Amino acid sequence: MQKKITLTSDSHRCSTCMLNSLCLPVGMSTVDIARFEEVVQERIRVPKGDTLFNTGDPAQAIYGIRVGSMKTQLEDATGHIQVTGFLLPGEIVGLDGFLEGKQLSHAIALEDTEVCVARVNEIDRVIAHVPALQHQLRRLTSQEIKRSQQLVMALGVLRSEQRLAAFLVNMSQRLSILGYSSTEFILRMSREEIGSYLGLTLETVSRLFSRFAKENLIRIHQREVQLLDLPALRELAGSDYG
Amino acid sequence: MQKKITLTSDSHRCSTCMLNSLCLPVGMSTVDIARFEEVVQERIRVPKGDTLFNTGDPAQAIYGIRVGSMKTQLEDATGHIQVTGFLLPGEIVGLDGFLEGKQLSHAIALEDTEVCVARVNEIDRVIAHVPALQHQLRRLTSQEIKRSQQLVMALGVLRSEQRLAAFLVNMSQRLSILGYSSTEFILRMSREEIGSYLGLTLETVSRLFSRFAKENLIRIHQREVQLLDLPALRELAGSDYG
DNA sequence: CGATTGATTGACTATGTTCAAGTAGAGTGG
DNA sequence: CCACTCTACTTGAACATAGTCAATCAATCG
Repeated sequence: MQKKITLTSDSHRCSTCMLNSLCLPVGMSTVDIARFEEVVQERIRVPKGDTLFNTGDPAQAIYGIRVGSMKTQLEDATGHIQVTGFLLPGEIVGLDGFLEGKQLSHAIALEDTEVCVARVNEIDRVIAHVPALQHQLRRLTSQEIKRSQQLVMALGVLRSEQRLAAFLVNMSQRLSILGYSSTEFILRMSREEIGSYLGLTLETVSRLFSRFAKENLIRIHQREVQLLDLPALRELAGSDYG
Repeated sequence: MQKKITLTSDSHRCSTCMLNSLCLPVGMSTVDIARFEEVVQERIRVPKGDTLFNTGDPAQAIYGIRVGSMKTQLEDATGHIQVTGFLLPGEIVGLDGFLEGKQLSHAIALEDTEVCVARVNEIDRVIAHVPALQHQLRRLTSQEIKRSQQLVMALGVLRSEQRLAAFLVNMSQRLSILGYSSTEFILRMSREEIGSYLGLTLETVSRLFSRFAKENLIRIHQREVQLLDLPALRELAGSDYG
């Protein structure tokens, strides 16, 4: 589960990456991106099911997902697992540990995944010359806090059906930003993982999917979802959370 | 609810404050504290029930609680409220908004409270000269993320009794750091606020308190609590979360 | 001292969990 | 290519937990 394949070939650069308008370089000038590129000197392939890092690992880098998807999760003393997020291409993993140098969560690949590595000491080296990077890191960290707070809100005040609707709406929105369909996509995570994320059992998730389907809100077959009534789902979720 | 009384008298300084070993200056040298003191040029009195700031307010400062206590809460579009934390003297409010300049949550005084104001632009001015401050802010922000993740964990995987036990153990631990009794204290928040924090109704909180009392884990009368069996409470909470 | 707010307790209900059985797909080896 | 296996998912029935509604009580504040 620790198998990571490091690719030091730097044939791919941020400046030519399709995701550069979504990933860490978002909003940076061409010059800044060129400077930032020096920071990203390697990529790592993480096969499906493998961990990129575990809680307590020294946080030497933050990772931008290039292809694939990951989950982050917490584990308590009694072994209970709480999934805290699902990460898509262009999104950054490892931000929660970055500030103090120790990873707070586990990061595990949901499918064969490739991440770009931005080492902390490299970041520190160029950050003085690239103010946009400083700004970017602040923004992303803030977003990370916001994301966590939204999850607290969902777990604290929403009923199960609302949580699942919020989850679907959120996935839809993020996938559409990536250029994928906002109404038809494949879930890369299991019912159990969705349940863990939403504080529900896998059975409840499964039942809710079936019920949504019966109510013509969605069509679902295994991990293929089709959102038939996005407005209704939004309404259910409470219009935030998405 | 917006009444804030600003005290510009600087008769009280961090260097002579009893909380300086717990508050923002924690771990700073005498010299650094002296430099940092310049940042804190005012204090604000927030009467019980008043807000220090609301979601969306420009985050011009972070606030260290001098006396009293506060709660932070989120509110969604439908008016649902989720309490995200209870803050005690020496703890910092406003960190979640600090990174992006907009407050993410509301901060409301649970009792008559006084906070020290560290303005963001003042912080930016001295931060280059006080490396310990930079480090401190990172540490505190990281702690804020950790706190939020712990709440997610509690809401996601713990049963109601475990959540309440975790809450009591956590309060106990933080109060003992402040030099108060770890086994006898007064809750500054209502049953409803505890419920909102833990994702429960006020009735459930009340019933659980009664049950804990019947099981001789605690003694409780209104807001006065006495923890009779801290180890058992820890055990219930699952030994983390405290 | 009455009024108001906060807390407790009870009865009933709903929501989601648990346990269990069964099904469908994906991958594997003969 | 087909049977076999494993895993993920679905569905049902019984149960438990926590929520809702309502009445009562206690404490605090004008």
